Amino acid sequence: MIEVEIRELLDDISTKKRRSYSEMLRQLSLHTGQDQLLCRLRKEDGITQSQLSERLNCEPPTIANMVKTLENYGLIYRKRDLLDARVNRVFLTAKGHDIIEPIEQVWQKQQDKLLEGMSSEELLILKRLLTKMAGNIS
Amino acid sequence: MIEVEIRELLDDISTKKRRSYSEMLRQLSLHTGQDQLLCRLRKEDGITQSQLSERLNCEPPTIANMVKTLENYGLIYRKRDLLDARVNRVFLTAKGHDIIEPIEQVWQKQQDKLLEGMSSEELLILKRLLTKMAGNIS
DNA sequence: AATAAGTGATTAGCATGCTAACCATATCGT
DNA sequence: ACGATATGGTTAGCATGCTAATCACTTATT
Repeated sequence: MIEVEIRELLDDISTKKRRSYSEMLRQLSLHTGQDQLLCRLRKEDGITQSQLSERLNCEPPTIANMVKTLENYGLIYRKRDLLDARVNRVFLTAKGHDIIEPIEQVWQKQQDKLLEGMSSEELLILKRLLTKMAGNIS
Repeated sequence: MIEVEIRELLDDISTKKRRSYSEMLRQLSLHTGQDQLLCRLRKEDGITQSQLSERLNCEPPTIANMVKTLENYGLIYRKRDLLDARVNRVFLTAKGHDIIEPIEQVWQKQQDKLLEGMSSEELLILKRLLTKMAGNIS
């Protein structure tokens, strides 16, 4: 069954991608997932934790833990919102800003490797099919 | 850049797939990854831990922990190899066998959802492109 | 035969990621 | 104005998954 093969391929790609990412990120002293949070912050600095939770597709406690860890690393800092004392707003530190570019290089390297040898036509088809899958699973 | 979009789509699919799996597996009182180990065991009962580590693409300590947990759940058991007293051979218990089918139903459901609305031609192309990617990343 | 090198598995420690339960603050309804 | 409800975060506890260091047993080497 071709469907089974596709599922297995996707599983395979997911795990290999994760392993490969984590190996590269380790050289930046980061764990997988932290890169996503940091780069999201570069786009939306000062975002709240619950917004981060939506953006990164993970639960509030996960964000709370990650944010605490990254704060200890000195890559981000938190500030209580002035209007609503419940919310934490999260910001990149200077050190946090400095690590964004290396992260994006990792992403670039990864995606170059992954898509090596694909024609622009194949890329278009791939994008269309992946978009469909992403929509199906939502 | 289309390459960036494809990488983002893949990330998106990976996380959503993982979340969706874990939700379904929770109803079987399993965590993600455990399903892979159990079904691998159904195919190769009595396999060693280091072999499991290769098959599942994860490190020996990870397997050691998973195996310990699943043994506590009563789904698998270990037996020391007679010829080589270092190796553990891992087997499914009756309870372990019983959970295979529900797991495979979860996989089936997931893959049906993921590939919904795709023509057999699209499936063929998708398989080809994913195979290429899987090869690239290895 | 005794020691060195190699291999299978484990332990400790860290981080993501989850659920369930909880705390703190805001807002709504009466 | 006050009690109920909703919302943003946190804590505790579990599991996967990793590395580094270690233990246990085998196999080579001398």
